[in-house]
Amino acid sequence: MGISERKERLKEDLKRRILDAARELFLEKGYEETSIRNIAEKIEYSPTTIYLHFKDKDALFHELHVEGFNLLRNKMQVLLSVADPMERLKAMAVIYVQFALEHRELYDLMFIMDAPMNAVDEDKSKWQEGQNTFDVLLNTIRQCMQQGHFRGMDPEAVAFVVWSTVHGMVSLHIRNRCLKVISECNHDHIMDMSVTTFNNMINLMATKE
Amino acid sequence: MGISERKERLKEDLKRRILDAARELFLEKGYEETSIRNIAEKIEYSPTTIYLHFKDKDALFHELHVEGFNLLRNKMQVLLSVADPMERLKAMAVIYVQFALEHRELYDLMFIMDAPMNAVDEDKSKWQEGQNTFDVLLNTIRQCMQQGHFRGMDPEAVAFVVWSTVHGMVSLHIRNRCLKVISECNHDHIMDMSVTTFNNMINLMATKE
DNA sequence: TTTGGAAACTTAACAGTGTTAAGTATTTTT
DNA sequence: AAAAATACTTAACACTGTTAAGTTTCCAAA
Repeated sequence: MGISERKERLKEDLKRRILDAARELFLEKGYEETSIRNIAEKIEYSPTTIYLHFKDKDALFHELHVEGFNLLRNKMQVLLSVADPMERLKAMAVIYVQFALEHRELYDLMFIMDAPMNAVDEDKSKWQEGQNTFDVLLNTIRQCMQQGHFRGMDPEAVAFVVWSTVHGMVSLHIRNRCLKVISECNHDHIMDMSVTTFNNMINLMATKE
Repeated sequence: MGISERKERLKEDLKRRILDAARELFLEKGYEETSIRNIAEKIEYSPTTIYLHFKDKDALFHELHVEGFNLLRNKMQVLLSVADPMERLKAMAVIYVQFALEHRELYDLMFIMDAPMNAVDEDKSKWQEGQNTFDVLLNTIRQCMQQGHFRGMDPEAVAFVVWSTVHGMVSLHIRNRCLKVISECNHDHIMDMSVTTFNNMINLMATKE
């Protein structure tokens, strides 16, 4: 019976259109300023229709946040060609920061905002995306350690500290905490310089002794 | 005429009571869940009275965020006794993370949330607090460099990277991004371990060569 | 002491929010 | 053709931040 399949397809279709509208509004106006009514208006349905496809606003934006992780994963793909784990680690930092600056709002949704995590709290398995992203980093760190780097340290802790450093840089930037703090006014330049500095620091730690 | 002074005092008094009520509600319910009407009810005034003392909700919370910076500055005071800049730097990291974990909501307000920065955007001089806090770190880094550490690096960039690292750790924690990511479930333990790891890394970079 | 005016405070409303219970079409199945 | 299930909407609830307009309180000059 292809008829119920067609119905299923139509349903999925509408869900997609809701997500498309939500993404578009979100990227240009932000989370708080994107209301269920706005989204509904854009797709020319009543607001309540949205609740037939998503539990609530947070669940809807959780879906967009998953999209973000897929995008990040794709960007990271190029790193497969970097054989040396230490070089790969440094390249990861560069790509991570690039991603955050190119997709500020998306990054915010993925790593800063509360909203999408409310949907996760109820079912912790829903943060597989974050888990996977972290594991890629963790594996690289482990390979670095096999080559003698970060001697005597806990790999998970090292991975967490490294992640924290790049996350810290971009989130301070995204959430406007480096206004006058740094003398250079060109914020992108700060990022460049800091990523470079971060990589220099990694190099200093790399000495196998 | 002491009469207008008394009036002034009463005015200041009410402002304090508004802030006290706001702080209390904020610390137990968070920013979004603390409404102007809630605060007004607590001090037994009409909601509009609050607008006679604060431009808007963001301006009110900006004041609390300044309080947070004063608290942090006090906590940092004990560092004056640490003469060696490298040791001071490591102690700063510990105190910073301690502060963030002890005052999650306040830290959120100071370094993560958008709200209080809206009040700053209009008058950038209003982020003196952030500026000052950063300068303390920057000075310490400069002293480290005078002793031969972080050779060849830009002091502002180093300070920013160091700040980013500790901020990154606590903000990932506060905003619930290390759910299953790290195998240990005791989150405070993660922090401990990571601060230690961070300090080990600093030590590795310290080698004057 | 009365009057005028400023200051302090409140009422009522605007325009919006997320969300849900109940109702109406529409389509499918019996 | 009647019954049941699906898709969708209306109307409402209980909130939100904020403001214009109105009221009360208080102090100073006539």
